[in-house]
Amino acid sequence: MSSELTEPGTGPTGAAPTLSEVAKRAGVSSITVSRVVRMPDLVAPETRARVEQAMRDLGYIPNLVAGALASARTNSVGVLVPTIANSIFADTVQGLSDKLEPLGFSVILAQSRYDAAREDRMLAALLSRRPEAIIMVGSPATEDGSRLLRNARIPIVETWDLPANPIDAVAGFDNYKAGVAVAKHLVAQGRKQLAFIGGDDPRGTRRWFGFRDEALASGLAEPRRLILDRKDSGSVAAHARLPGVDAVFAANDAHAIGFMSGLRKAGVLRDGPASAQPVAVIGLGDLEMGQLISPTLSTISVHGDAIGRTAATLTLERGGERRIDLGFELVLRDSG
Amino acid sequence: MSSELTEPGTGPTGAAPTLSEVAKRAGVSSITVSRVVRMPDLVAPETRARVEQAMRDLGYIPNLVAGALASARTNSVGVLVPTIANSIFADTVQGLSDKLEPLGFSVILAQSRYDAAREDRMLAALLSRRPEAIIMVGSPATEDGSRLLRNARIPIVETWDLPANPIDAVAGFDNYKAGVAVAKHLVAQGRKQLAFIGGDDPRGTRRWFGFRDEALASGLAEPRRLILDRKDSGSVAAHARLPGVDAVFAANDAHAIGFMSGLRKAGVLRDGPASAQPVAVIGLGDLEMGQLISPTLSTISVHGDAIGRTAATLTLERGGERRIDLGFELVLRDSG
DNA sequence: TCGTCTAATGTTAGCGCTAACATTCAAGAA
DNA sequence: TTCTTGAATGTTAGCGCTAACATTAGACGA
Repeated sequence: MSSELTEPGTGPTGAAPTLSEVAKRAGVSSITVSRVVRMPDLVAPETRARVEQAMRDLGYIPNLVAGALASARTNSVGVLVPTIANSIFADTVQGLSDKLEPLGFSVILAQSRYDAAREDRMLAALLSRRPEAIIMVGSPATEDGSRLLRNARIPIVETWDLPANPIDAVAGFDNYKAGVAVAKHLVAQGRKQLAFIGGDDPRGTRRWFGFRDEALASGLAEPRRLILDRKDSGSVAAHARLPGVDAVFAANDAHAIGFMSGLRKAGVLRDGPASAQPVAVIGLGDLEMGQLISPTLSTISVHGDAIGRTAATLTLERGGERRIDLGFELVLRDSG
Repeated sequence: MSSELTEPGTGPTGAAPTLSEVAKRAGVSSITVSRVVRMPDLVAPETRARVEQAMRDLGYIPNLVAGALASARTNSVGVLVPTIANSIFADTVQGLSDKLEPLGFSVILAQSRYDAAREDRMLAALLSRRPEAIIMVGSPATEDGSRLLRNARIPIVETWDLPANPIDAVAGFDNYKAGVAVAKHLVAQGRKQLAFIGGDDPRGTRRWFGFRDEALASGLAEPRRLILDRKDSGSVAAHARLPGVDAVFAANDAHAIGFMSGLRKAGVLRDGPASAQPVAVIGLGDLEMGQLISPTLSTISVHGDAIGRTAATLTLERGGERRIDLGFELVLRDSG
């Protein structure tokens, strides 16, 4: 405190102070300062106090870049998502980051924007920062991407799905079964004309297959499939393109809510329970919003944050089960 | 390709290959390999081809940790948000990351969870990775945090607000004026009993002040203020706690929609236009969802992704205007 | 008394890369 | 012919830190 007032170095005086400047000021060797930062128990209390004072005086902030190079540990994890502006993946990022940040790990975030080439570039960019693990939504879209990860020799966690041949670890759920569950439910409800709306990304497609297969197995006609652009809230207009349909599975809640909005405009939305709905709608994701609208949205609930937390755990523990099925839950409300 | 088959090193053969291993294989010095990676134009085409082949053979991935230490450039930006599982900030992160990733910058993401102590810890953690700039939502909550950033001698961008004494650059809008605009509109609509629901974070509070001051200046009684827990969709129940209120400004769209859901349950929500609503509701954020529900949500529209893009630009260009007001827009729909 | 042990601190070398400064050589200028 | 120039490549030193291995001194038992 006193020396803070008498000494330069507190304010913005040129370059950031280094370990050895702190060491000089405290009258110790740099390794001792390093120990104060990383293993304070190994340093005698008086020495430690002197070093800590010097660090405060100089406003020392350890340089983890140098530390990482020297120790071959970056304390960082690379995270690759299709997009972060999608609450469904944002929950996962929040979950894993809540788990990793207290442990001193930083999250390096990258977005593929559902673009295979960009995904490969981002994977390479992430790897060049030498993260200690990579967590990604889905699986690499290309063989190149796969090879990159396989050769990286660090824990890799694929999420939001249960790939047949995972690179390493998996935290997700069975998208095919989710589609099956929805179709089963709609069939049991007596629906006859099913349709699926959503993107054609790998996970959405897997949901579609499950949905279609189950519908066919139940003796229904093959459901219609409407591929919507992402960000396309054109799901509002989807109803017009699905004449005669009496049940819709939307690959995510946003599409489901948009579709319901279209139904409302068309006057085919009731305030009553599912049985009263001319067109049943089931979403996926269980956005909070789904409970707030009317009729409340039936949906496949998936715990995005649990996926994130589980993925984080899988990066930390190398032993044990590497394939965690977090499951899903069909939450029935009023929309279908 | 051919040598890929004949040589070890392609597969997971021990440690990651280094520059000098590539150099040895290509028969050049390591600096030449480094040049092939960073300034290929300086290298003769034949040499370059040889080096590129060697890199491919070995599966070389540059080590940016070492590169950063040597060059004092990390090509990374630290990003601090209260939470990422909130579409409003997720848009901003997406915007800035879309701008930065193509330029070779990585985003290091940290969450403060609206906790001042955690914010300070995360700021220190970010700075220890020596990012070339920091972008944060809001301003540091503590003097310590401020000092940390001020001493870092890198571009700092505060967003989502227009602080009076910014550390460096700013990309945001005037939260106070947003509150004023909403109050003005409600007053013009003839509303008498105003209320504000939302969190008590700095930006929410600024909105509240603008809202209150304008209401008072218009001769109305002081509006009620209901402070809601974040994640609290208890906004559903808020109506019961606001007897007699005929207009509500919700600090964000999620709260607004939750509140409207409560109104619906209470039977005080009409399908008609704003003038028909017993209780007007105005949100903030302009979530896509707001247009999909019924009645459609009136809101203060803020371009979260533009804030992100602008913030990114401010980290890259050191000259020019450092205080960008992106403004907001009162979007009137049916809810108020 | 001597060796042995432990706690506290120090010395050395090097992580993988790049900045800054050589060096080499061929082509053109004077 | 000799000098100059520029394109291509190399050499050297060091970024800030930590792993691994000393070293020192005091405590303690035999």
